[in-house]
Amino acid sequence: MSPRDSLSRTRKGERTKENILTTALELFSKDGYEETTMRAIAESAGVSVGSAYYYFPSKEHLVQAYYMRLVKEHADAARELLEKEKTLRRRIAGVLQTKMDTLEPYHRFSPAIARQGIDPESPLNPFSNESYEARTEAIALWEEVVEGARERIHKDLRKELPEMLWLCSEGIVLYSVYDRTEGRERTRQLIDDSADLLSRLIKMAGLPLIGPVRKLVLRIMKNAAPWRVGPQL
Amino acid sequence: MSPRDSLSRTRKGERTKENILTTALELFSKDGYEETTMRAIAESAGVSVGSAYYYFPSKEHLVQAYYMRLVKEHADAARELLEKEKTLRRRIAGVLQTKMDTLEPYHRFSPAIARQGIDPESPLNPFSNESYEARTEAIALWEEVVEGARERIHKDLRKELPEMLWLCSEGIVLYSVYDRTEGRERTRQLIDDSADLLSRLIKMAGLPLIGPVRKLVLRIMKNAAPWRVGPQL
DNA sequence: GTCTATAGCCCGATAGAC
DNA sequence: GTCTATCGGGCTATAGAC
Repeated sequence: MSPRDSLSRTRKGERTKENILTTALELFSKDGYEETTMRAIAESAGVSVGSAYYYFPSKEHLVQAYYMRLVKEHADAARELLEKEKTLRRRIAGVLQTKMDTLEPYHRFSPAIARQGIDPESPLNPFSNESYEARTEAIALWEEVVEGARERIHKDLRKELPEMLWLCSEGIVLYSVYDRTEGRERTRQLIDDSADLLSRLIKMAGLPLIGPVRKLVLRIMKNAAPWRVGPQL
Repeated sequence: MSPRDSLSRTRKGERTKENILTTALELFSKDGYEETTMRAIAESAGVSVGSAYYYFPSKEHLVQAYYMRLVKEHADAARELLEKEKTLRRRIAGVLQTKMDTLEPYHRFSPAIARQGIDPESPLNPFSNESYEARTEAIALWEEVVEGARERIHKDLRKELPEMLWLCSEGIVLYSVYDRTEGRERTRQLIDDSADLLSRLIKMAGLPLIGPVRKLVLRIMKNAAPWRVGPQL
């Protein structure tokens, strides 16, 4: 078999895989996750059930593939925004708002994603070993948020801040799952208020009276962060 | 049919139901939730599959019944503790530690509970309409925590504080699902540190410079609390 | 009217032929 | 790499026992 043949085989496989994923996402957002059967996905995509399972070992893997796609999409959108905004408050709010933009088209089945993400054994869990790469990239993004901000930040805090902001962002994403308002309006309000609050707190962290509280917060972060404590958690 | 007959019938039904639930919980914690089949539960309990489904409309309902049992158990244990402790810090920590005690025996399948609890449609979701009663009772418990504490608390904050503490407690319970340390040691550490931090912040909320931040926090709480905003969220 | 048993549907997942 | 056939398990319909 010539290299060219094997290449076009691979290409064909990728197209088939892409086709199955796209079809699945359409059906998920049209009918919901539970309601969409693997048989329906396969039929709609014009392949057999066996083929669908050849590319995606389980129905959950379809959701995972979609999620990984989103992480990259969001990083691009967020970095574009960070070029323009320089205040901490606007940078925090902006990154979170672009996250909402990215998630919006598939809000219909976000509960299915959340259900998987909450399971400690699932690769979709934001704290899992399998998510290491996605998590690192996401935290790096928050590092840029902090680095590029014009505000002065207390140096002890500066080191931990990206992970703390990432954790907050995970919380807000979780909140948005429950948000049934048009265009995630309520979550967007929460984002603006939270960015206001967070930027104030970060600036306050340098004040002399705040020392003990700051130390305590950093201590909690250090002891409790599950994604750093290794296999036992 | 005499009333006595119908009473003993009902009794028998209750015993059967209890028997099925107990058997299910044993199997869940021995083999895990996913691994335990309804057929196995029915066989172990000495009833038919149909009978099991007569008492529990779905496998998830078994988990729900167990959860409701825990809520009551915890309220009793917590109130006993509140008799003894009078400082805010110890009251917060104590209520959370008793919560851990209550959850401990079934930690093995807590991920299965979390998966259901995270789903906006599930009655187990802490913010759902079906959870209204359990939620109200849980918030009432936190109200006792605040009321019975010897510390002075700023009056604007005092009104919102029980719900805020309840929300924090939900977060800590979620954290404990991921905690694989012996006896939830890491979560218990987090609880002690969090109680320290929270009691400090609550006391600080009265300081003059903190005014704008306090107002902002209360605003966020008011706008974002999903369990109060009615059917649209 | 309260409870139990059986047979079988549906769908996620797998085995194995080609 | 794709297919068909089949399995396992959650769940249901329904017929009856008491």
